[in-house]
Amino acid sequence: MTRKVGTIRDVADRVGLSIATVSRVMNGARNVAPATRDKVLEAIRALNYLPNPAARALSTAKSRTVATVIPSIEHSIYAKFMGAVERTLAEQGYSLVFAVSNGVAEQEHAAVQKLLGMGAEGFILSGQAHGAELTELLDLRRVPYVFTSVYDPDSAVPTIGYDNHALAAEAVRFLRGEGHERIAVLHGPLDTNDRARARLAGARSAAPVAAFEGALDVAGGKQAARAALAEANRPTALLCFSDVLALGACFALAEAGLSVPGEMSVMGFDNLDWTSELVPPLTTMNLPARKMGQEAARQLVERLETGVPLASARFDGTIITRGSVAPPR
Amino acid sequence: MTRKVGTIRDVADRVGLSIATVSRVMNGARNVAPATRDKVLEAIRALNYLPNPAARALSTAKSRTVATVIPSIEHSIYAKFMGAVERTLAEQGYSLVFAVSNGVAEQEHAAVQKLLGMGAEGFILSGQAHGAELTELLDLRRVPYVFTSVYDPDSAVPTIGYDNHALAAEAVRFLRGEGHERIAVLHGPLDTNDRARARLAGARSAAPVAAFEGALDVAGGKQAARAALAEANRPTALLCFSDVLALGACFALAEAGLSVPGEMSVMGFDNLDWTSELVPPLTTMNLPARKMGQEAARQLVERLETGVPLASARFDGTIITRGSVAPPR
DNA sequence: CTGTTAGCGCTTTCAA
DNA sequence: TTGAAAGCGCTAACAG
Repeated sequence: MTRKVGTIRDVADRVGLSIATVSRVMNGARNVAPATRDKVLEAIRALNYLPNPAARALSTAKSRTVATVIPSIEHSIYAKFMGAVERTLAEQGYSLVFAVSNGVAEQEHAAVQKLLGMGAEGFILSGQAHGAELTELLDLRRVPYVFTSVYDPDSAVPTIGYDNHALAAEAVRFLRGEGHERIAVLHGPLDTNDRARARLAGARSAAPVAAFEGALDVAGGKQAARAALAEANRPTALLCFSDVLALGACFALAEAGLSVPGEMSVMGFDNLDWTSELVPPLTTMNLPARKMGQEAARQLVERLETGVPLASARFDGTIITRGSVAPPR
Repeated sequence: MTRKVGTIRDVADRVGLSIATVSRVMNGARNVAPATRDKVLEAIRALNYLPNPAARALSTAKSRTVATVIPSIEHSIYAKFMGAVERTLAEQGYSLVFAVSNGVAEQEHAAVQKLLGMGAEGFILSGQAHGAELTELLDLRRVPYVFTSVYDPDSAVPTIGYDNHALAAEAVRFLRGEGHERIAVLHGPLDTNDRARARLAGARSAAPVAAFEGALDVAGGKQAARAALAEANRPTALLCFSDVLALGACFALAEAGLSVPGEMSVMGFDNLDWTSELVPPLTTMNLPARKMGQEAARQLVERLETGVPLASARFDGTIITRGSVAPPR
């Protein structure tokens, strides 16, 4: 055992009051004489006292901690999202714990279990495809949770995100409106990502498109683009379901000596910061990831503090027209 | 109060044993009859029992939670690092809480305070420039912490990272070895980042270089590169202290119609995943961010579990020679 | 306005 | 091998 750190008792003793009074000033109760409050505050500062979080959590049954489980933290879109979640929680005095699932259900389940056993009071999950075990676990413990990156009014669980199906269809219609008849879709792994599946289905609902899968990174985009270029009836536009894939596609085109948008149009998804700096600047579907993160965090905190039920929220995507899409020659 | 969730008492009652026995099996003590253990385990499963983390933490004075405070989560290099930290902690049954400081001392201090009050048992901080208040706070509470991204054998606090000064000097020497006389350094904000300062000083220790500052993102790199190109005596090589800046520089060069490496060499730092996909592939200084994160997490856990003191560790950078650097014309 | 006291759920001696 | 009981540090009635 290392030497004990100051407790509420030490503060109380120092000012000759009871621990109840100290507790009151710690929690900002108003029924404390101003003079008393000041004395206590002063002692707290002097002793550098910080309440024991475990004791407090045990007593109040609250930890002021929210958990997020994401497929990957190395993909910018999640980092952006997480940043917003953290900021919003911090503003409200909450902390964020997180774990990554790699899109694998078992890993996600294990992560939730661990985070639950760590004291997380609410969960922010990615996508809406989760095993029944997972939701049962959360329901059983009465821990509120939301699904994000997805908006589905019919979901029993609140969803905060986009209508991926509709957005993808919109992107395809946009490209067709620009005159593209042959569109190739570049997407990430379908088996681990329901958003990718929804987008592909949405794209296909708008027009027949060829689809090429690649890992969700620049190398994956490059490889998928190469496959698309090798097709007999080469497409005139590449619709990438992630800006990262689009960057890879641009590199593949550069290697193939094809100009953008002259010989090939490229469109991305996400509107990551650097897309406006690309040469030519990337036309992409803006997805308000930060707003989404903020809303998820805000709602969860509100639910935790006041008990108001969580509600699904839809965020609109917007096509940002820049230079990488032009009518085909 | 919401209906109580199962406690150890419920499990004990169900099997007609004492809570002490249940506690023993929960903690894998060996002095429990196998038959008893099985009965308890079965009851635990049936009741879906999960121990209350706050109670456990209060009783053991351990939370199995480590905190990381980073300048930004949207910069890939930190995301990469955080991913490794999370993975390593998860393997050991620890959780990761984090907060972002934006490189601002006050924000960092507030974050540490919050995370401390949340129960974090150890801290991983970025860089080595931190206010005395910060370290005093941590020392006072006897919470172990390390500084990362930096290796300084003279530091009183354990540092786990690179010798930024030496690495930058090495990069400059490499460029000079390729024949470059006029080198421009592109770096991120110096005022909020001691690593950037160390690198710039290191570069200058090897040769006189012009320096251009930009925000630590693609747009910043582009803008800094433009400034470098506008110089009267245009440099022949751009040494970027981040791959992200290098990407921006490449975009600026593309806009200016300058070929890489024909008319301008570009070198990055970090060796982010996509750098090998760039056209031409980027020559860059590989920094083992994942290994560093792993080591920081590993050491902290070991320190927490066994009390062995933390030790500084140096990670070497390696120049990855690819196509973006060539002798000047 | 302040103090007393009974828990919160779990771990950990100490006995049996 | 098991149980009883004393805390861990704090909050929240309840008294005064």
